[in-house]
Amino acid sequence: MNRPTVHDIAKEAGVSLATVDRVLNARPGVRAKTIAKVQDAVSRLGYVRDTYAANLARKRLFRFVFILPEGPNQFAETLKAAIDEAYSAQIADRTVLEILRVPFLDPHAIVRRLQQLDVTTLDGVALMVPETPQVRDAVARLKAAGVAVVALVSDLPNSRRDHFIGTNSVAAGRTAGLLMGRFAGRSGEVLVVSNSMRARDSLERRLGFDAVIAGEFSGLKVLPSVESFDDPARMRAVVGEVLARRRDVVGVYSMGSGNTALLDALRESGRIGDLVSIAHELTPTTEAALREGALAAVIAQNVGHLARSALRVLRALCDGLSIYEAQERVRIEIILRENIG
Amino acid sequence: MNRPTVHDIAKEAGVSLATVDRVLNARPGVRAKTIAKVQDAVSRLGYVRDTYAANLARKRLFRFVFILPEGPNQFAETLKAAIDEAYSAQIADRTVLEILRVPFLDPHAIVRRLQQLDVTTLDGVALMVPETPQVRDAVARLKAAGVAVVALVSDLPNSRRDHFIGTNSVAAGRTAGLLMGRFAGRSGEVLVVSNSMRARDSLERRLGFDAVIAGEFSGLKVLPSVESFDDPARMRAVVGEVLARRRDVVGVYSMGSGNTALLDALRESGRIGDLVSIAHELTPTTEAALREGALAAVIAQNVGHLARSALRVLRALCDGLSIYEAQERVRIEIILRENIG
DNA sequence: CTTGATTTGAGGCACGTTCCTCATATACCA
DNA sequence: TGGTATATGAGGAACGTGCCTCAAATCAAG
Repeated sequence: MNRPTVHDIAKEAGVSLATVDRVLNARPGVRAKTIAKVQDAVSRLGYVRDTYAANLARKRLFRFVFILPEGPNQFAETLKAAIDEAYSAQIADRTVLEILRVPFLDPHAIVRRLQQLDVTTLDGVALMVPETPQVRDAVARLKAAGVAVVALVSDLPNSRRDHFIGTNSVAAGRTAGLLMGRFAGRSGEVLVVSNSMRARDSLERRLGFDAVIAGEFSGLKVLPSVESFDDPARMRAVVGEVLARRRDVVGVYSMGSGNTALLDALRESGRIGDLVSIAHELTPTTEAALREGALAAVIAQNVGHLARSALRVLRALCDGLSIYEAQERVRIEIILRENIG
Repeated sequence: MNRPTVHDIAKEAGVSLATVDRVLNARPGVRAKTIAKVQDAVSRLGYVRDTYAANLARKRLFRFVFILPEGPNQFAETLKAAIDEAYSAQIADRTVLEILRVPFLDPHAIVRRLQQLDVTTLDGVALMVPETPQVRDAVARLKAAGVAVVALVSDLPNSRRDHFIGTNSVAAGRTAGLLMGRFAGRSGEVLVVSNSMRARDSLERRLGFDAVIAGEFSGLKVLPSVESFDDPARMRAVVGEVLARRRDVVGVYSMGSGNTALLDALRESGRIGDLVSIAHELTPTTEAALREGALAAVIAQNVGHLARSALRVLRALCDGLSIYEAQERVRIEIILRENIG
């Protein structure tokens, strides 16, 4: 009736508890034939290890480190808050968590920080950093030391990370493109702004955005990306200039952060009512802009979900459990004024 | 360093383990002064009970029952599948789960089914049923017997349910209205179809939809709701007739289930390309329609999330834990062709 | 058959909690 | 002051698992 326990397995297999334990935990000193007997009993009874009891017995403590970009990045702040909240809500118990901030655009600083980690006491790392060869090496080193590694928000597809937690940027860009096309509803130009097209995410979003606009909204012409290089003043100046000069612009697509400066420029242009503006990530700035009508839509990933997923996936990796994909899939959310929160 | 245990509390408070236990579990036989001493130690050390160890010691088993509508309801099927999946993924361990189906529109049958439940062994119930006085009474009876009750998908606001797991229907309707207005982009009529306007959800969605259209899209005129009363043939016939007769219709809003028949009617009308069609809930039918372009958007609640939330909330209620609101809030999702899944 | 190595069993303690029992201490009341 | 009710302590068993030791059984090879 109830869940079978190791005792039931021992009885069913006709061996002792100690032997069952040796088999379940892959400890040496068991004949192949005996291993088979035990595994047989396990599958016959449908035994599943009680992970909580196991961790209790082992009085295991997990040490996780999250690496997030530092600097004036509202999304990172929002994500950090979500991680803190998920942590204190005991999404993963028996866990100590540390959040480190690194300069996003300095691969060497990132790697230096990763090397300072004490891998002997470390169980898992979640990384939100751009993929560079240095980072790939650092991930390989962590993996070699037996540390679980997940990429957060921005994937590290060519590294040895165990898992990626985030959305497909191409699909997110396509979604933005579809919304832009349908919301604009007329011909004209679309201004695309980003911090830096060097980031993989921006590239992929642009790819998806362009594909949909080109394929389905031939009346729209997407202008070359305007880059701000994380400089608010520059963002404001360049966008203001373009909007003043080009009267055919009907939409603005912001692929990265720096939305505060962008929105300032939009307001100054006096064309908010005419323009369809779409940005990524829900932050205090973008949320206020949605309510005010300055942004028509925000394409977002739920930061709370990202945080909880990262914690759960790291735990599952450490516990050797399988990952519940359906729960961990991060969806591309479309936020309009009416469905905030 | 590590989490404090009951032993630490006992030491800190200068009392015995037994007394700490009595205080923590609100058992009688402790002087007020001693209770205060213990609670003081608890807050000083920041003790939090290890729920798993507690349930382990208590060898507790939870019995939950889910009540879902029976009959040809694709959303209910999808939800049931999600519940089965969440259950087998051990979202809530030490739990036995039963899913019962009841005729959605027969309050007496629903109540009869609820009364058959053995409340002595039952720990929690999740209900997806329309609110009627009979249901309210049945909920009160369950609560009186100490059973945790959550309303699922459709709220029972005037009952004594502990929690509601689902979305705000008015906000969902407003979201649909905003999308309809922006996607249509021109003047005309909007056809609204539903199974039955008697259901609270349909009423509320309509309320939100109308408010947004009236307030912001004055070029659109919303027609009176067409009701199908769960009869696919009727749905197909009525919609077909309206679309043939009224050439000004630019959008169709489907508030409830029965989308298969609706989509058939749309296809037959030959006006799919012209019309902006919006429906609720992601099912095999609506998903296929999105891909095909027959539906412009689907307003959905994630069934996997609903299922997991219901299980987690019921467990939290039984364990006497606080509910992690941020995780349990069900979002109004907007699904377009590009962000399915 | 002996020797030595390998495999297995039996048992115990630990983890953090619950929930007993039994004995003792303290407070209250007459 | 004694008697009684109430409060508290000490300790133990249990939950499912991990991990250890020690001894016994089994096996392979000479």
